[in-house]
Amino acid sequence: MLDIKFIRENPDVVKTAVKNKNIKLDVDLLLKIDMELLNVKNLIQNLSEEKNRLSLEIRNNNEEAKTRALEVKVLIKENEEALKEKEQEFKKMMLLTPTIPSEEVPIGIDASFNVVTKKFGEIRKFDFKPKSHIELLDINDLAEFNKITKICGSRTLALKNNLARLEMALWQFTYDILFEKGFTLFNLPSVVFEEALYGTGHFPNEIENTYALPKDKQYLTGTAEVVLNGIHKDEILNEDDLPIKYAGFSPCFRREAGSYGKDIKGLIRVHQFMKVEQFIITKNDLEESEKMYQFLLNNTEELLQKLKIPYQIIMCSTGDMGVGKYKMQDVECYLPSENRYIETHSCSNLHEFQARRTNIRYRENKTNKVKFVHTLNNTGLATPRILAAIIENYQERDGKIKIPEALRPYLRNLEWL
RNA sequence: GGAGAGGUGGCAGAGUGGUCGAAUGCGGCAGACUCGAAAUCUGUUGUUGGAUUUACUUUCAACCGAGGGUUCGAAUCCCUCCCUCUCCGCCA
Repeated sequence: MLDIKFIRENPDVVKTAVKNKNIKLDVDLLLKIDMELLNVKNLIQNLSEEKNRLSLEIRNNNEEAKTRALEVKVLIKENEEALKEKEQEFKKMMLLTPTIPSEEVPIGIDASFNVVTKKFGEIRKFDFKPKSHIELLDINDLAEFNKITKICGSRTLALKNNLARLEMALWQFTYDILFEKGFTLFNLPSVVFEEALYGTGHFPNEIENTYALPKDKQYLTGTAEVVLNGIHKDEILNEDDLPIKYAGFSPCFRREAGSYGKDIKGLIRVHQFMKVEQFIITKNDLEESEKMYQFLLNNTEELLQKLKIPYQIIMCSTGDMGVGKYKMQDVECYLPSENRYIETHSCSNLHEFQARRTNIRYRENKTNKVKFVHTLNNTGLATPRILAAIIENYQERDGKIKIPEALRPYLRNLEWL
């Protein structure tokens, strides 16, 4: 969501962003409605002024004023009805207004325009044909698929035995690192009101991908970002308290609508998973928020480097990065069995987008003015997806799986899964 | 699930139909005193939108959980929803 004033003054910039991000939004129509809205608002304000004046006179038993007041009342009501209609239309369109992407972002309508910006870690040369993580899970009795699917539906699974322990170890490992980096840790709920999802920008676009609890008018979140972003809703923060660094651990739910046939088996794409999300609230300052962005990205790299998993970083193109994003980079881990990289992390700077929707502001010390904060987020770690990369990269010829050294302290120095 | 109480400015807390955007206290900010600090004293202290202006300058409107209603006029009365608290019941 953008500032309407910015849209009025820079319609062409907005139109370009709309086009590059492949968004269905008629900017000219939005501006037309904006004008109409202003007119109605002015009219109502004038009537309200009159109403207030008349009320004072009525206290002095002015009968004429009372007659006029009744007329004004009707006029206000009529105009308010017109206002409400236009406002709804306006809000709907405003929710679709995109953040203007950074100049670093490649322009293109889909993922095919993404660019690899970094590769790290040596890809292991196997002297045997690496097995898929699905095979390895089976050999080592580390997961249950079919029996669980019968009970819970497609794209569900259970981690078993030492893999279940490894998952827990990963959480400890991730939390330790983020805590040392100054993050406030939250173990969070995943049930929210729709308001929170509009706040992050997941709604309206992601409604189809979100589990609903209609009886309670609530939804299951697909990321802890939703709750973390909502924590400071409607607040005016002190500049001195920024940046705020939150790490949230929560179950995540995604319907994966429209992804039929994609990564059906295994640990890659499931309906319910666990994730630690990094979330930062910072000043409305390009330099500062870029600094925080690099911080978030570095944290992820550090984690993966400690786990010794080869990865690459992708700069997402305009069409692949979502309405609200200024800049987004995915971190992808190497999967030996398929000789490809799979997305395990996604780092985003949303500028004011979420702050506007959620009304999170701060008072700037220098000017004493109230400004919208910038919000940023990046995956800390998500399972089971990352487990696929760990298992495959750490496999041996006989199908045994080594445990990354960084995790062993959390597993009583266990060496093999 | 049943019964009751309540949601007001950064916080605490008054206000139950008419200059109430809201008393008071705390906190914050500025100043005085001080070598400096504390204490004390003085002043100041919400957001959003419109118009106006050299200037947050002046002015108007809106906002007291959210949305509706009654009234010339609502923080105050009525309805719905959300949230919080207390007691009872149930329960991981």
